[in-house]
Amino acid sequence: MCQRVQQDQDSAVIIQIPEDSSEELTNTSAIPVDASQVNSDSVALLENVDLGLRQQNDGLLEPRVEGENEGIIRRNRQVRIHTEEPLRFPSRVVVYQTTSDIDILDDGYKWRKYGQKVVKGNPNNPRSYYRCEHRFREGCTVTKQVERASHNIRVVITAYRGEHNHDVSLQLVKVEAIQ
DNA sequence: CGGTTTTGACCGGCGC
DNA sequence: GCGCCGGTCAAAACCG
Repeated sequence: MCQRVQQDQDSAVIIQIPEDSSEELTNTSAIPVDASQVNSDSVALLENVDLGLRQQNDGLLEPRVEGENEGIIRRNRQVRIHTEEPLRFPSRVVVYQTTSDIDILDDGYKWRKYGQKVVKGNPNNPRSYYRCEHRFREGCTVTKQVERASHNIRVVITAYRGEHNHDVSLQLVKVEAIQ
C-alpha cells in the first residue's frame, strides 16, 4: 500500500505516498498541508486542487499543458494523514503530487539548490538538495530533498530536515486520498 | 555583474 | 583498509 521512502535519525518529516498509481491523487498539483489545519480525525481539506486535466470543447478530457489555464479541472479533495506520533503544531507537512510536466514546486518557502544526486534504486530520478534561504541571513538550517518516486513518475516525494522555528521530531507520515 | 544553478569532487559513515 | 553510498562543497556555468 505504502512505501517507506526515507528514514533518518535527525529531525525529519517523512512522506509516504500510496503506490497505487491509479489513484486520482497522482494527477493533482502541488498541495501544501498545514498540520495546524488537520482535524482530530487527521483529515485535511485541500481546496481547489488542480487535477492535471483540462476539458476540451467536445467534453473529452486530456492532460493539461503547462501554461494553459482554460478548461482546467479543479476540485476540492480530502486527504487523511497517518502519523506514528501526533503532529505537533506548527509542524508543517507538505505533500506533493504533480503532473510530470511540472518540475518546480512552490511550498511557500524560498530554497536554494546546493546539490543533486542519483540515489540507489531510483536511477532515473535524481534527488535534489535544497537549503532554506534564511540560512544565509538568520541561520535557519532546514534542508529539503525532492525526488520523483521510482514507482510513479508523477509522484514527487519531499522530505524536510531540521527545524524552521519549531521542534519537529521524527515522524512517519502516510497520506492517502479519501474518495 | 551579481545571484543562482549545475556538476564533479570531496568527505564521512557503514558494512564487509 | 576498501568500496559503496548519500550528503555537501565549491568552482564554473548560467541567466536576468
